[in-house]
Amino acid sequence: MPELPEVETTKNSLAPLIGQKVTTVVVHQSSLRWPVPNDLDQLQGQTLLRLERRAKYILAYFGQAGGVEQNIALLHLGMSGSLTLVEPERDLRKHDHVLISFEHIQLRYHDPRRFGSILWLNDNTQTLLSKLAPEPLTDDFNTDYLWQKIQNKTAAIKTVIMDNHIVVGVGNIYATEALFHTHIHPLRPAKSLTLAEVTALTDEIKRILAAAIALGGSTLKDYVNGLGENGYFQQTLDVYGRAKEPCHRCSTLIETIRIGQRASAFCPDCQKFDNPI
DNA sequence: ACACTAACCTGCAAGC
DNA sequence: TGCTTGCAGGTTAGTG
Repeated sequence: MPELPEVETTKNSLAPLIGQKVTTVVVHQSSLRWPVPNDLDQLQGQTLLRLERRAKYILAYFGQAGGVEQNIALLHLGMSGSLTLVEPERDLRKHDHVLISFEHIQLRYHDPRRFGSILWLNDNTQTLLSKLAPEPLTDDFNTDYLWQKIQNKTAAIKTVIMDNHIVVGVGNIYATEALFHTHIHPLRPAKSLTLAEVTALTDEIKRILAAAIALGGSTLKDYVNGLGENGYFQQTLDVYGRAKEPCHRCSTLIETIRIGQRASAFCPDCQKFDNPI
């Protein structure tokens, strides 16, 4: 599912909705990761004022045009979710769970696995945001910060950079790729990294996320942006999804192990555990 | 505080 | 051809 670049791309593609008024809200399936609020139809008559992204959440601010914000919707795409803009007459697909109609276009939340969520941002849900670590593309995420954070961590570095309490937005694809590009074995205890490696890894996480955003994210299976378009970054992936294929750098066959229930591809030659470069 | 697991759910591909 | 198994862009809650 979407990692930070895909969520950012989705958010950006929904910009045409800003300034438009909601006409109707229809919920076909309210059983997502958490129940969809039964008063989501409060949005009817409200205007979408602005969109933001925090980690993998999209925040949609609604209210009266030119007036005060009334409701903030917190959207998460989980593993298989997507948000698309379609003509209201378009045939429904299976798993089109929530339809938010605007005057000339409809926003559809589609999510086969239903790991995503639609919530109001309120006192009950704000802890989902308040617990989040810094954004990787801001200066708050830097070498000194990551160095401090990992000093007592024996867990695998891959697990650590995917931990929302350390840094947000880095999922399985980009964690896997960033470790390959920095020659770091994914199972290395986080605290075993040198300062030089932490510097390289911090820089690489920023570089790869920015590069993926520039290409509209990665479409592996069903990810599309709000306009139904694919991303292209998957064409540049070096190790993710390439088990048993030759390493692009040294031709050694890529291996896959499981770390924290997630497949972790790496090159056993470029990413040595015992003799880090 | 940290490390690790199970769980949420559907679809698809591989293996028998 | 079918049935079973395992795996998939995430995250939280619960265990020790």
